[in-house]
Amino acid sequence: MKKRPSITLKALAKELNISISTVSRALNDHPDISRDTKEKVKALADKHNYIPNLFASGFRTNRTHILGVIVPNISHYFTTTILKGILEEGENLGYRVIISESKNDEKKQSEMLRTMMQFGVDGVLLALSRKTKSVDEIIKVMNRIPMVMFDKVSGKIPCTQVVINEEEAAYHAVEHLINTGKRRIAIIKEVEGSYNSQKRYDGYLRALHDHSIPLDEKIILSTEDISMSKGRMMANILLSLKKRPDAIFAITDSAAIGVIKALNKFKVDIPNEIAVVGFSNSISSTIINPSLTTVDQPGNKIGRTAVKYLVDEIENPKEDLITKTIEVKTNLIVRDSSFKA
Amino acid sequence: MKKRPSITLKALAKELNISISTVSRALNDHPDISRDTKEKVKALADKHNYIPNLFASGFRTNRTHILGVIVPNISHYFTTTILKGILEEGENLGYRVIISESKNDEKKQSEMLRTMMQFGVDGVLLALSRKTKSVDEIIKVMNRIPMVMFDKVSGKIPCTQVVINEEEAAYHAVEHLINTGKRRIAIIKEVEGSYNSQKRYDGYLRALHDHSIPLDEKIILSTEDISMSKGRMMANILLSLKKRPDAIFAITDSAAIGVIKALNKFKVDIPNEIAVVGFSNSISSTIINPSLTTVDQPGNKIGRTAVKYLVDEIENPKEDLITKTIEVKTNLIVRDSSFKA
DNA sequence: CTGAAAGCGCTTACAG
DNA sequence: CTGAAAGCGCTTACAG
Repeated sequence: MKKRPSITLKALAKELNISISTVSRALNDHPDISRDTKEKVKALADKHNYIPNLFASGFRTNRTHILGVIVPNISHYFTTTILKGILEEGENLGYRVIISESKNDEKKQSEMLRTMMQFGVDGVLLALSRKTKSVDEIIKVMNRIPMVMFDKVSGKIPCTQVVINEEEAAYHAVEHLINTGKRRIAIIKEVEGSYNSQKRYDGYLRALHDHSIPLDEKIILSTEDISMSKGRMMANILLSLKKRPDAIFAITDSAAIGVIKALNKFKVDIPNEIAVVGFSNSISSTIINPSLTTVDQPGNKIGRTAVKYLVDEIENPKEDLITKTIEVKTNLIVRDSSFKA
Repeated sequence: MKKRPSITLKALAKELNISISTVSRALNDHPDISRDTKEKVKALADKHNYIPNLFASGFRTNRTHILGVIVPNISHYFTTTILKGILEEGENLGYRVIISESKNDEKKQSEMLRTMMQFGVDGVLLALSRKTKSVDEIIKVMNRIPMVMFDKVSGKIPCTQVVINEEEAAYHAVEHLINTGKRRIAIIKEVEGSYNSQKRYDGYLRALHDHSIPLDEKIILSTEDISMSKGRMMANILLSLKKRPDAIFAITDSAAIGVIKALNKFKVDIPNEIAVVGFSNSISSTIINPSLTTVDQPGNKIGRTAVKYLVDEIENPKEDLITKTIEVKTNLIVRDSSFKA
């Protein structure tokens, strides 16, 4: 089917024998226009199913009412909950959303940023691709257009950033293990300190320190591209130690699930011999047996918050850069992998 | 940060002391322009980091190079794989993608369709919301703009539809159970025949028929809003029968996982006593124990295919409606829930 | 309360 | 090979 042009202001004006200006004002409820005219115009617009061409008006006013979102991977459940929040709040505030996937590819990310600008988005929401080395390109974009970062952020970029309280969340998770009597708590983290991994590790360190538990490098494991299979591998390493840990904190659910699978295979009693805690509250955390204790991240709220700040910057522009970090609270969900009633 | 206007053709033209027309043509590699001029223009454009305003050109040419996508729920893993395919192929063909969620709400779906038109998308990709009663609104949109449906489709809408071979996939799944010696095969389906549920049920019926297995209404269960907890409930019903089934085919993975959880609870031997087969190859199907035999749906391919057909309709418009159904092949993934080596 | 006119940034038929 | 001009559909300062 061919694209058919919608009816225009001009056509409406002609049919009513009034000017285009008046029609435009009537539809926008301009106070100058008489009630009578407004009613007539609106009735006709309805009759013809008039749909304003937002690009014509956006083009005129330099506003498209489109927000651009770039995320590393659209398939991660946590990401989809953020996207839901973004879509909802965007809709509330009258914005549409263009979504792109950077696939953790820095070059792609830059290209997308560029294309977003081409499409004249009014603002950009960005979750950084893994291993983003250079933030120059991003800062260039930011100098032209409002931007808010979320989840995967970087201290090197001066803009509003919406994150969860990573460090505190990890702290609570580890403290929970300590409270159930665990003392030899292993951690599985990412080798190259991404913002998230680093913060969670910080929380781990602080929790141990506050409870006077000595560090043991042997049970601090790092891996690249943390995943279920890596979790499995790490668990095997931990099981082969002379002094096994009595708990394992994996900084992602997928790694934690790999750990549980490995422990199940070797018939390790979870949580009595070894407890397991993950991070994300992914769907799988309720599917695995035993169910996984994990940190619930309120993705929806993160998305909504990010949109609110972005739209505020769009609609109330300041000359200065705003550097502000908003921390959204998480919640530890205790399940069978760490505590059995 | 304020939105800053990009440099325009006019500015480039002024700096080079040539006309806007020439600059435009040079950048678009128009054959009329001399190599010399082209080089000069492009160099300057690069230097100023010129980004064409796609809305100005799109507005001019009545093309925005934006595709609109509407899906019931962005969080379903299968949906995200389709979206990935859509984003990838869209990008390949030079289109951006606006995504909306209908949340299975028919009214919302109509609104979104309208807003998409307002934003001047060049075409729409639609997965129907559950229980869409009236297709009038959709057909209205379709008369103005190219549209392709995918996954959740309806025979009542005359447009290109990209689906999986639902009926055949279900047929193979059930046949697999028969081949492993099962004879009393239960099915858990949706009560109100959505397109997908109906087709899968048809496959089930045909497989039983082809292998001369009599139908038994007692083990044909229907439920509304099929889900994990519904799967559990249905399994409990099946377990309470005097003549238990020896296999259960659930038309979604989530229901199948509910079934496995229920069977595990009652220590039923899977697959020897009762085998289980699902549909979707969701991530959870490898997390659950025993791992779930299921139908892999190539979401990426569905997404790419839908985009290809849509863009073809956009770029080579026909006056007539095209009604064509493309069936993408699925693949049965045999795991421990139906067959142990 | 209403209208005529300029202009947003681009493309393109027409003219030379 | 290049330019002047019209026009895409809308908004809005200006004039009345």
